[in-house]
Amino acid sequence: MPQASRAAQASSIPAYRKIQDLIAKRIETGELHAGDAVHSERALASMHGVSLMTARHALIALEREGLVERRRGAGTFVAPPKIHFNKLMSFTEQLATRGLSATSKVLTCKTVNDVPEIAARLALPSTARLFKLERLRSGANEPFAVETCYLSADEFQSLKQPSHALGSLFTRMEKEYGIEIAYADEDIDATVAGARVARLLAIPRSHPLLRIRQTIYSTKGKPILYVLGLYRADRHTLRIRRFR
Amino acid sequence: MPQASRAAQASSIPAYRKIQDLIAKRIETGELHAGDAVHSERALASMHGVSLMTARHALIALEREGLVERRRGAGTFVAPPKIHFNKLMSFTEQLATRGLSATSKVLTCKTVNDVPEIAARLALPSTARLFKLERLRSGANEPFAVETCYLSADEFQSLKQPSHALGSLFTRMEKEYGIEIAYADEDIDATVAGARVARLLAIPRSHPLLRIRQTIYSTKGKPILYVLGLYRADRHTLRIRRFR
DNA sequence: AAGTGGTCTAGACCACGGC
DNA sequence: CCGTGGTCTAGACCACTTC
Repeated sequence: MPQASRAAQASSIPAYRKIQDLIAKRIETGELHAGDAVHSERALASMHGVSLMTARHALIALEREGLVERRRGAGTFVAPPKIHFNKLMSFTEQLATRGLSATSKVLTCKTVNDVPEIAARLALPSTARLFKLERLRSGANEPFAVETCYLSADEFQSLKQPSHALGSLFTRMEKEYGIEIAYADEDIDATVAGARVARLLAIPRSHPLLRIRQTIYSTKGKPILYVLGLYRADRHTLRIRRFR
Repeated sequence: MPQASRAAQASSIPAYRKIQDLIAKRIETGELHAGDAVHSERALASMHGVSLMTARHALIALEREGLVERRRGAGTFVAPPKIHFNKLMSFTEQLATRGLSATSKVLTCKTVNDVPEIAARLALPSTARLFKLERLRSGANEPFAVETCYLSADEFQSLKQPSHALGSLFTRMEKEYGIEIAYADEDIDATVAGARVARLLAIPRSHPLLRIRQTIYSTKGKPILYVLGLYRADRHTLRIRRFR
């Protein structure tokens, strides 16, 4: 038996992956803190009965994940917790990072088919029926955004129930339809409040608003959700990081 | 000589790196087009007289660069040219991607020391002298942004010359000071035009503007440049991609 | 000097894709 | 079916960091 991999393959999970997951878990649970040394390639190899290249593979994968840093001649160390820039987060998640609790009031909840330009953004025929959900979103008891979501009415029938509209659309899509959200392309510009939005957000007319139009894609590259958001500029700034 | 790596190390460039660079060059020069198959691991190994693992290393590195896609059972293929999202670009570069030529007019060019809050963002003492450069930026013969840059007057003395102010600050910093720009943190919100900006941009007062405040960092993590930009919302949208 | 990651060998079996 | 990438072995020498 010149091939030891066969034995390790019993669970069909690669050996390097098991080592990787094990270390990742030890970091996430706090058993290992930022700056702590992780077992060396050689230590991992002998501990798990694998070759150096395999242990190495695990550490390289962890490095690519950003969980550890490798320093030649020194060792592999737990990386400082990374700040997530440009991360796509739901409204609820966004506020949670600032220690605020989110509330949300449904303004509109119906099926429409008179917005072909939005259907097109979701790669649907212009006649497609869309589920439209418009919500007034508040943090710290102050309204600060009006968000309008559009999604295929045929594909996501269960999401039409307004009773659950408060639950995060993201998590519901993932749970009820097995759709994993991957990324969003966003167009950002500025506008001013019209009469209706001004009233909803309790600001004077012609106040500046940050307008964000998102097309949200699944891991398969399929457009899933279109969101038009209008944010009070005095209560909300978008923070991003861009790289050269 | 059980170790072949010694011979390959003559140039001190790793073998896998040489293979990687060679393929990268063939893609960049257009010798290989998107979708074309790249040599397989085995082919590269025998062509360059290296082991499979080494050829493999080269292909994996190319995949991480985004230059190729690897499909198990099929092969390694040149990836479609990737659109660069969230890429930090100078004004000139941004317009170039849209096929427009940029023009720029210097409005202010002086040394100031009465903006401690900006000095603080550049990690300078509040008494630091700052070089302030305010420019009206136009594309397609229409003004559409007012950008104000601040940088340390002491560290970047040669950049004070307004005669060269039109040249990209980015490239001048890289050439004259050996500073490589790495990333920018940006705060984005909306505001409305005041009297002066409205006149400069040839828009009515109270028109919406996209406001972007950038702090630009070098590869060493040092804040180098602070830029406040006001963009006509009707001529400019920011496009970003965010990931879950 | 001892230990670490970086590179490399010369093979191997497997799962998968396309013909 | 054959070729592909995915995983893996049991070693090796080198450059580097730390002590």
